[in-house]
Amino acid sequence: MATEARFAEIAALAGDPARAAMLHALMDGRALTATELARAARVTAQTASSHLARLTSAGLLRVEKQGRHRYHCLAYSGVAQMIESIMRVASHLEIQRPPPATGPRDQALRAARTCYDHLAGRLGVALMDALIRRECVELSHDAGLLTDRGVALFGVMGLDVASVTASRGRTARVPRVLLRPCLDWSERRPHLAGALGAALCAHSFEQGWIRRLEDSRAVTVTPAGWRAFGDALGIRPPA
Amino acid sequence: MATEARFAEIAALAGDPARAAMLHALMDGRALTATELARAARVTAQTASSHLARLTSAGLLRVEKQGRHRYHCLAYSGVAQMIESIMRVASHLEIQRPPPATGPRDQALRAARTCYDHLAGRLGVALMDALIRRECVELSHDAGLLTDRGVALFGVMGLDVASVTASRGRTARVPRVLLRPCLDWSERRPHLAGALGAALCAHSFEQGWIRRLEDSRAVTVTPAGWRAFGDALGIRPPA
DNA sequence: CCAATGTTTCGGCGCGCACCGAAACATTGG
DNA sequence: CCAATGTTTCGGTGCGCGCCGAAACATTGG
Repeated sequence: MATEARFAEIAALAGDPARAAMLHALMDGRALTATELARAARVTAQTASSHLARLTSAGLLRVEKQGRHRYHCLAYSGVAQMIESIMRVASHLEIQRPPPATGPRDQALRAARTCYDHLAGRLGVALMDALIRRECVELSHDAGLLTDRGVALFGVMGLDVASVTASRGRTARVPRVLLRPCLDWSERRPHLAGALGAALCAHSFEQGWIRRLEDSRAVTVTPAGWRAFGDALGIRPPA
Repeated sequence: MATEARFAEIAALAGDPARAAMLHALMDGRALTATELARAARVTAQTASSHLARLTSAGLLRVEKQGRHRYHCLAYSGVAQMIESIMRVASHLEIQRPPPATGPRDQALRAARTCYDHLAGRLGVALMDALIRRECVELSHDAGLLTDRGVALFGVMGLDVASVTASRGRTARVPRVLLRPCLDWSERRPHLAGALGAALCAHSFEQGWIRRLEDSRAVTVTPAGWRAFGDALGIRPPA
């Protein structure tokens, strides 16, 4: 059975510490250069190059050459979902509490970050909690739906759910299946993923509600962002 | 960051061909003995024992000793979902058509099989197709919901959706989020997974609609099964 | 055209581990 | 208690591959 061999090949690729660090670094959905990825994985450029070549030829990464740089990113969302699912198993029942909080960099990541194309960390979980409390979304263990109240609320926030739906060629009707829960590795609770999660994240960047920190998946919420999240969902900045 | 090391550890465990074969064999949700798994992985019992010890201590497998046998199974559904997601990447865009069809064993697997706790293969995909065509379920790329028509139809089939819901502590209200799509590796199209998928699979076994083949994840549909699937969903046996 | 920078190729070292044979250990049935 | 069967432990071999230094190749700016 050839699929089994391919399975082992893919998993083995993700199973090397250096490559795992690279994949992890690419989980924010951005494209990074070989040198940046080498630094993330703490290996030399040569070693990184070899790893990247293997990851690319296996179809896990996509590369775009631009001048003397080569930008690498995850080939498609399925790869990100695979990484998520492995991460979920990896962080399952680690008996460490409270999390060690290793420096300001890690603190920022735990507060708010991107997870491929959507928001995670305390911010992401808070958004999900607020959406559920207000009956805007309904959640099960591995799926979720958006209620008509949710459609209205996102409209107030300036996010047209119909346009998210439209790209998937469907007529407007509620409730809609546009989301899925994604277990947050730092909070151990679900945050908002799927088409709606991606749309909310993109919209938040566009509106200037959140901004990326340098060289990190971490994001900060701007004053305008706290206003928006506060008005719509009652989310306040931490004391 | 300790989670990254754990990530690599988990992925590396899945990345060995022998261990991958074992995990694959356990994807039908049953518990298998060390010897059976050794045979599935085509290694000696000693080698298998070592692999199983590592998989177990890493928390991927759970073992139950019963006499001189030791039954191994996936530790929890998260592991199965991880395996699924890797399999999905592994079988993504393989340019082989039509699939080689290596022997009757493989044929049976492609026709109908269990995928951890739900149904897959041509049967699984046909069920999903029929449910969508009859507007019993609504599907997006990574989530799905059950409509009120769906609740009624499952009722006709003798499956009380409320009881599936009840175990998750929710009041009856439709539509419900009880399902998720799971991309079938042999058909490359989604079949029914999630709580509802598991319930339908279990119900089908109980009613004698399907039966497991010896030593395989493959299942066959009984005459009573074809009647039930035909009456409720218009699914006919292949010519 | 040349120096600077980013990236890949080549060659060689060394560790880790998958594998098996042999033997010990565990459990059951007679 | 003994033989049969299932499983694990131990010891040793060999291959794969992750790693880096050095050098080649590619691209840009001056």
